[in-house]
Amino acid sequence: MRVRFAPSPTGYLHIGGVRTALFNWLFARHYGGQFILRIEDTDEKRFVADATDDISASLRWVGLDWDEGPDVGGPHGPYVQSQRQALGIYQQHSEQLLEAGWAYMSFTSEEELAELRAASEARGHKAFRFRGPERDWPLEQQREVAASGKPYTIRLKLPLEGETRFSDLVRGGSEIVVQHEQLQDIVLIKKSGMPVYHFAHLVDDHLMGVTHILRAEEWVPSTPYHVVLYQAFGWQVPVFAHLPVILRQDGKGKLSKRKDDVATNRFWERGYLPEALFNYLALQGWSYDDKTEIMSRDELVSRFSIERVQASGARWNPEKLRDLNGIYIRKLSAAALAEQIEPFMVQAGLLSNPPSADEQAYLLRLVPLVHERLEELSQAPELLDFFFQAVRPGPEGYDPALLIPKKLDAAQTLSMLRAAHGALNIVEDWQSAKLEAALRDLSERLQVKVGPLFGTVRVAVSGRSVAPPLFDMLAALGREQTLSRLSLAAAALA
RNA sequence: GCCCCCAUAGUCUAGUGGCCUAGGACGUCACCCUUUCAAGGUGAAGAUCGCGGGUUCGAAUCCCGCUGGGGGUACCA
Repeated sequence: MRVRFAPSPTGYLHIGGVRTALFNWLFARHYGGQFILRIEDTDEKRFVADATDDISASLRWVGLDWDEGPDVGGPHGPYVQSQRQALGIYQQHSEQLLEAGWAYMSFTSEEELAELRAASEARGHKAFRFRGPERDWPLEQQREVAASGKPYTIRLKLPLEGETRFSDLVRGGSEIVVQHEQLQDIVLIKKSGMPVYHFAHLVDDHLMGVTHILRAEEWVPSTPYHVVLYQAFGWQVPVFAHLPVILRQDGKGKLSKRKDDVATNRFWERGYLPEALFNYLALQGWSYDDKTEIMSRDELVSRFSIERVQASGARWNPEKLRDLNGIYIRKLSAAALAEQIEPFMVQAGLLSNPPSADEQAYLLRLVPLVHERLEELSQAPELLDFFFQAVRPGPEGYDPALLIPKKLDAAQTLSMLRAAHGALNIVEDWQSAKLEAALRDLSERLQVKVGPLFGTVRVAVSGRSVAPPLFDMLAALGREQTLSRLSLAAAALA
């Protein structure tokens, strides 16, 4: 079994493209087939030079590899269509169709076509199905006009009558039937000589021995053309499986580059783990059973089956992705998480670039404090910044009013802070359990509940009311910083 | 407009004629744990299985129609 992912380098790789690639990859790995990457750069107008690199890098980041492709080579290369075009592959095959009477040279220009289309619409016919007059000319006549220098395209000579049918693995094998009167003579070769998708992908799929075509649902309407073309060549029609589109969050249309944050290369900087994205994407349009959701790459490979792919579209659900990402973050070891977080800390200016060994050690020490509070790696700096920056009450810092617990006043808070300073100051062994004992003891002596006391200390030390567990925090912060921050807080209330 | 596809809670889904008083997850809410926030645990609300007809002893599951949603309609992919 051989499958492929064939993106066109018109920009960064869309997350929906990754899902398509992922299903192809899972299919190939599950059945022990080959997964091919092929670059379809036949659109000269939309070509983006570094898009191919982005596609490769994005796929690799998510954890996909390919058996044959532009950078790894293979027996059916080259794997870039512009290079195949230079070899004359498409020209040779279109010639074959021309000779066999399955295609013809069309001399109708784009301008004329636009006029015809407009006129058709003006007459109330919204469906414009073009069939060039040359479809009935002898091939020699077509060649003569072409020889005169008139630009032309090569179009499929679609049978006027009849219908074309094909089945789809995702849609339970029931046949999709399309009447030929609904179809038109599509362009196969542009006037530039470059093939169009419908032609190029098909020739390549055949030449590369692709057996199964897993692609997005938006290709269903053009599949009849492809089937006709396979028949015209006398080639075996591959098995089709059209994957459901990923819909926008509001359900209005498919994910779009313009309206949604779908650049694969941005998920890293947004704090997502590739394993989480991989797992999430596998669940967009596919499921294993009624319970299992968290699955490793290996588990996904062994469990994947095309029969369980959903036919209906799946909405993009960022909250679910976040949840999954949190689960995968919690699976990381402290050291691994520290390593993942480091770039974000550097980026935020909390660590030097590159970080010193001391900084790295300190970060590793802090990681357990935020480990299970992280849903995105990018949240780390905001959760940890006060360990690296001065914390003070006032205009440049936190609001001193935060220090005062409910039902208490400034004077009471002040004495609490002073007492806390005193109690902590005499702790000899600066570690979490000892610090906790000291403050619990203080709460009893002061006849103050633990909540307000700890809360005030938390604000004094972190500048916020929501923070990691207090005593681990104090222990990591150190005696000097803790005591000075308590003094600063007390001064603000004095 | 025309063609094609799809249709279970707000979302992702399980379910392929009786195990369904429709299961799981995200999200929401409550409680427990608890120094805050998380995590974890327990529980709740939330679906007349889009609607209407059939077929059948029996339908979320099969058939038809309708409605709704999505996709396509380029010398783009």
